[in-house]
Amino acid sequence: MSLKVKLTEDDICARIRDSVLEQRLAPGTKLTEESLCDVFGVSRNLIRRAFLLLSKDNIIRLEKNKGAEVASPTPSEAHEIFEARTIMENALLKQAMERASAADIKTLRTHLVREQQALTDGDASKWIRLSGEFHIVLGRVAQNAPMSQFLDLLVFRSSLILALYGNQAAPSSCKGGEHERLVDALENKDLPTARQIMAEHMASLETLLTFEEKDTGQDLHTILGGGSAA
Amino acid sequence: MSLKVKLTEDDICARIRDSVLEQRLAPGTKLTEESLCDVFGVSRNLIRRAFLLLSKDNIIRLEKNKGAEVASPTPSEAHEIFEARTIMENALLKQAMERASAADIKTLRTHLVREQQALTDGDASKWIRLSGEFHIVLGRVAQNAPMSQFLDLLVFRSSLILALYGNQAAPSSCKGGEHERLVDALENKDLPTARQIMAEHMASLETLLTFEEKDTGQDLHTILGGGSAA
DNA sequence: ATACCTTAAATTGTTGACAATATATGAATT
DNA sequence: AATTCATATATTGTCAACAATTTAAGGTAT
Repeated sequence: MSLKVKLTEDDICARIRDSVLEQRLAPGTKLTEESLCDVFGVSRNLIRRAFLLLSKDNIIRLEKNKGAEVASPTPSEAHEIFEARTIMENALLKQAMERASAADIKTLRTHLVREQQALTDGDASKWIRLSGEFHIVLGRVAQNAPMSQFLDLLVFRSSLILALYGNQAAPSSCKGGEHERLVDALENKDLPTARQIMAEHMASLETLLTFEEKDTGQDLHTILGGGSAA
Repeated sequence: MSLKVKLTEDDICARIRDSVLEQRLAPGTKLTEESLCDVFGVSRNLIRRAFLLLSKDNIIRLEKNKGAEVASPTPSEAHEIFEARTIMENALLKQAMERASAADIKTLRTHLVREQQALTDGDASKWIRLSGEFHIVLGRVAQNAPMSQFLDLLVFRSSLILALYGNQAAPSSCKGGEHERLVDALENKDLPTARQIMAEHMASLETLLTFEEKDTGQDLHTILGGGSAA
């Protein structure tokens, strides 16, 4: 398997973003061009272009002549991101409620099942990713591409924040079926309740931050390799 | 004058964005790499990187093997952008009101003066640019970088929409001192009034759209040259 | 004149070599 | 041992040539 499809900048960005979302790529990790060329089997040119795109989204930090590293949002940035996210999630929630079709609800329910499955399977990183993706999927329901894409960005950056400052207890915040109750409220067109749940959800996330750094050191192959190649 | 400063991707992006904001670069304009190399005196490499960044913001459209052209938002995209902008402007307005310092108000007042000056000078493109920049400056007051940067994007894309679908009457919409009344309301911490003005402002912008295309054809040197080089 | 095919030109995509900068290594000195 | 300096290595930045693709041009047949 693993046809020789030519990867694009966006493919590479997506892979790196996914690793961030799964919290397998820790903030601060140095990303050298050559190592990523090796991982993805592409030329430096492509990697450099992917870096440019990722740095624009503040997912990595590029410094001239110094190279790239996974971004480490400061506490101040973290605050801004959560503030923005709270506002965007609320705005999108309203639109989503007005526009959600039966198919949308079904998509969300399916996602919930996958989340639950990952949880019972004990697949931590998969659950973390699905947990973030839930908000991305929910955002799509609002049918406003600029806004939902902006939310995507905030969700990715939130993973970095959680990775940096989140307690071990953090995962439990979403476990309480908040996503499920959110979909219920959406289906019932109960905006006040939905807002309430979302507000608690966001607040609980932010209060879990401790703002003490921690670091890890891992191999890029195992972190990023996830796709088709062995 | 005109030291041989080395331009970066961001410099080039900024120049192109400014031309878009001034509506001197019309939607649909083909941008060949070589012509821009000529205009900015840089290598293709840099231009290609700048294109990548601009395409990510939907300011230009990149098609594989076909090159770049200034984006032409569809009516549907236009609607989404104005919807997003209305939401963002409102959200940022609230934050701005909570956080505006005396210095912020002064900055805004100074901007208003410059707008008025451009108007009396009959400098149309300058006024158009300042008119858009007002919203960018206002966004900054809210002190949330992700959100204000997102608003910037929407303002740039709005210029493209106005250039594509706006009537000649469009400029008159902002002339009625709406920006000034907005700053007044901001200073008085009168959120309802501010919201009201902003809502009218946004609505008037959108209703001016006719959704019939029009095009122009100009020389890239005169459009983009504006900076230090002759 | 229009449509169609073939060939030439222009434009974009990709690669590899080289230059510039930063980081690491190690010896000499205090 | 710690510091400083010089050297060597590694990493990033830049450029120019080449390949691939698209667009334009020219000619032929209908």
